[in-house]
Amino acid sequence: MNTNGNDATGTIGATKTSFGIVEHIRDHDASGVSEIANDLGISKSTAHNHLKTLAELGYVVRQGDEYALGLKFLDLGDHARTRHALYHASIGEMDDLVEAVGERGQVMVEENGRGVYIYQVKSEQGLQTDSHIGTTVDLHTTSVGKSYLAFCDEERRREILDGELTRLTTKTIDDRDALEAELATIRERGYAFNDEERITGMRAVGAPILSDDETILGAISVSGPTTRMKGEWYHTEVPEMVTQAARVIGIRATYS
Amino acid sequence: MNTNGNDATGTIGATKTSFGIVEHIRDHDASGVSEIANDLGISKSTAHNHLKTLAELGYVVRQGDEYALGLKFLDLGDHARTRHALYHASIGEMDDLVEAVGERGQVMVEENGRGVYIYQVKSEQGLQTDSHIGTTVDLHTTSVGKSYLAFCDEERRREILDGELTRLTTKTIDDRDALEAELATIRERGYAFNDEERITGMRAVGAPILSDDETILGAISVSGPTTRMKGEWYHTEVPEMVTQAARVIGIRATYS
DNA sequence: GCGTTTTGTTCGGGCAGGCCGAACGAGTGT
DNA sequence: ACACTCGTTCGGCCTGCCCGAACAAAACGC
Repeated sequence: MNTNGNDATGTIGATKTSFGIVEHIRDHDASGVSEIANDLGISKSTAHNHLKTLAELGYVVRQGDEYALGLKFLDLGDHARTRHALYHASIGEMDDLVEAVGERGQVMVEENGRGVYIYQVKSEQGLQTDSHIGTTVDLHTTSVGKSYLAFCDEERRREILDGELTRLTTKTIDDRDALEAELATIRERGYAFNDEERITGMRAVGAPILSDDETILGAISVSGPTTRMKGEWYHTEVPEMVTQAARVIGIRATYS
Repeated sequence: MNTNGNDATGTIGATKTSFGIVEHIRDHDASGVSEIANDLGISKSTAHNHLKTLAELGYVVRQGDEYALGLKFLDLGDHARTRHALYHASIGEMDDLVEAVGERGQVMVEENGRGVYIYQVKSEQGLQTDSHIGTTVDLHTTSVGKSYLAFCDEERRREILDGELTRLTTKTIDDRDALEAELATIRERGYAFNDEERITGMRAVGAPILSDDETILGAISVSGPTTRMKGEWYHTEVPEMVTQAARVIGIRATYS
């Protein structure tokens, strides 16, 4: 009766429920035993045992009658992104870029067919964040993602894009052929625009990060509201700054 | 039938090994199946099943014949620290403090009796060394930790300090009474020094972050080499800047 | 080139241990 | 004081975790 998710053979059910609990806590900031048991469809005692184990390991912490995520995940997350050469290479350069442009900047890598932001620099005009560090996005809906798709292996691109292209706004490119055409122009000129394709009212300029003219490491972008991202500045000056920064970061990433 | 004397009853073994594997990968940057099985004392097939599960969940990623940490941990880690009001409150203010002082700054909270850095600002003189985000330290060996101990509940302090005081350098305060005396002076003047008590050649100035004169949220500090951290500037000017910043952060943390 | 020794992977069987349901105890609110 | 819900504990069934052995395949040594 209890088919724990997929019937993938040779897979550990207890681990799945443990991480299910962790994700439940993440999505609710803090959760209690009964709430978790109800939402995940497990018994209270099972939820209790998992939480006890996770607390003992230090991955969740009790506060009163609720459990919250422990900071051991912060350590794991830091190691996960430290692994990417792109992270170290982009730190200083991105700050300079954001200061020059005056809009928010972010660094993305691909994982499991989705884009993940591993670094973000907020600009002076403190627009509140909808995309934190670690957020995953559909590649075809962002300037970083399109930059990545335009410059990665053809077979890899096919793997990623074989599913449906989800549509987030009226301007999202959800047609496969139109996307390929867009990627071709991006590949030609070396950078990508995003004109309200993910969030209405937001534009962005992105560029890929290439290590030694072959392998792609990720992509960077700067993004801001349409009220400020416009005109000649948006169409030529910003792309110039972004591609220049991307070049520098690519060089720094190769030698380290 | 539980003749096992440990109070580890009602605890999930599979979860423990899964996280053991994750931590092994963290400590080795990337690991293979056999290596993990050997080091953790489990069979190859078990390690394989755990890795398969973790990969399916997206918490580890394959690269060739090895596994590395997935960026889903980055998301979890970000949520773990976003939970702390101190994180948001200190972001802008710490950058200003670091720029004014010219040395590296960090923000710490306590978890499970140890200090965890949740934010860090590097200074212009850039050598980044040993303490990343998420690093845990012994409270009695740092200026942030001593600031925390000086201003937290007495019973909490007793819980934390009941064990041995590990000695990291020749100047580490490893005597309980001496530490209590030090904490008293810190409590009186409102800030703490660290004179090579954790790392030889490094000094620091720390101050607690109090929300509404009662509860302590954590602590902040600036740290640098003894060659630069010295004289009247180190003993009076820096503490003034640090405590001032701590006050501002404490106020910002209460109203948010 | 052929052994040899790795690697990762798959396959059954056995028994520990994860999961559940029910009962307990501690709060909280009415 | 009652009723409700919380977290926790306790037995027991039986699943599914763990292991060891066997298999595929790539990386050595000579």
